[in-house]
Amino acid sequence: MSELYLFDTYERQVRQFQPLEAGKVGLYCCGPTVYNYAHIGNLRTYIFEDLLYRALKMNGYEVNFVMNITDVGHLTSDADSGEDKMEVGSKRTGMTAWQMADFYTQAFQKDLKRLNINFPDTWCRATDHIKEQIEFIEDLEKKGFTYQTSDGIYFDSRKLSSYGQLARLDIEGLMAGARVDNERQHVTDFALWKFSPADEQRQMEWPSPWGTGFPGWHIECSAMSAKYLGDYFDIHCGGEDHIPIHHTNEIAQTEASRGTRLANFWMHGYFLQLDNAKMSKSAVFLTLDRLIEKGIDPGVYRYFCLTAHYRTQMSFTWSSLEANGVALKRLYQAAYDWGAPGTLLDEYMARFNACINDDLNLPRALAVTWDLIRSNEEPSAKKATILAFDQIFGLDIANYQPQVVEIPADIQKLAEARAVARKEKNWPLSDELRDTALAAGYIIEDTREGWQIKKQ
RNA sequence: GGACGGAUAGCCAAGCGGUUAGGCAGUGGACUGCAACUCCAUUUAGACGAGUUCGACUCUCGUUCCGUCCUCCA
Repeated sequence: MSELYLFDTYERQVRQFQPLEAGKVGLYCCGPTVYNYAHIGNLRTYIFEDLLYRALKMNGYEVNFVMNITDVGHLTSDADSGEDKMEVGSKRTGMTAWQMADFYTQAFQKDLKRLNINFPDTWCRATDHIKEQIEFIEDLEKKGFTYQTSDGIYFDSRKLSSYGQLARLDIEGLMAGARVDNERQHVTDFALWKFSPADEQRQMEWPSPWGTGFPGWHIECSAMSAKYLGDYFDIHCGGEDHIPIHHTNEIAQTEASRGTRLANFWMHGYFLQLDNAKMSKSAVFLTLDRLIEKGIDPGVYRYFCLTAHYRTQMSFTWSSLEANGVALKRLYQAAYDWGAPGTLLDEYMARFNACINDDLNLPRALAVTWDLIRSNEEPSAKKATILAFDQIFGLDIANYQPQVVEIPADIQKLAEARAVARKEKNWPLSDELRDTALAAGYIIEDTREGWQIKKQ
């Protein structure tokens, strides 16, 4: 087995992965803010994280996988102004913020299941960890990294010389165009705790040493990852949009409080683009449900994501999705036709592992797979090998069954009549019968053994 | 306006300083009464302009465009 190499955003290079503790990996992935359905762009990131999880397992690591659910405190603007997304979503849906969080958490988990994405070992909700977050802020306060304004407790980013290293932020550049809005002292300062408005009862608020309110968005990840994985763990993942703000601030908090940069590796999934724009800003908000309504199997979307490297922005088009649906169907059918699995093909396994361990190069791994499909190896060996590949792909190749269609009696009769016509070499009648069946939605095909009927 | 990334054939999308990525579509062929399915083969690249090099899709610089984040204006 080749060594595992992964791209680390912090170092901006591919590095050999070495666990902090032999044989074990602590993995933290930023989960959803549950105020709406996940769109397929969000889901691409979770597929990437699942591939990483599977690759770590393939390399023999015991993985402790933690994912948070942000159910409070994520403002509509990342500049720590604007309304809480949860409160906004609550007004939109008519549910309470608590009901809505539960509703969208379940919708999210259903999407993960349908995409064959492994669940984390630990789910952690921000609202279940208010105490930990308050303690974290208290520690930052004690160490002199906070200041208070009329609307909350803020992190003083100037106290940290390394601030912004992850994103290679140019602080001077940011300052040049900085908006002096509230009492925030510096562009890169951010809220740790926000006070409830004096004239308003929020649905989600808690007492704290500084007054009633709710935690800032970034503190939950520092506090909860520390609780479940420790102050310095192996890998932290999220979407590329988290690099400049969210992850930068998580690192700042943890460096200030614990003196570590939180994670050894920082990995980011890149956006799915729709019409050359980030999906969430597009007029079209595509969910997995929408794909299913259009007759597209969730597995097709998963396969579609495998065709691009996780670190490149990928263009979504219906035609490319459908093209990959055709490819996946051929892959499934080929594997199905190979029958029972036999012995692994070492050469293909080695090539496959090399692709996966080269920073999760799934497109290359698929190329190896198509080599395997077109090769002249023993079917049983090919089957065993592709099933091993599927430990990473997660396409559930083992359970694929060709679609069994109920053939109506009249269609059966058409096919039988056509067989007779063909025997008599009555081609016009034969073609007419086939066309009639086609008009009813059934395709009659000739095989060596006779005819077979497929649904259109 | 700033920082950070990107630009590959009809579409999606990889690796690589010289030697086939892959998939889908298309084209040619085998099979078929004709098709379909399947199989075999195969055309079309590297945003633009310079530079480095024996050789650049790959490295450097500039330009244009796209994305993310920040900001400004409206």
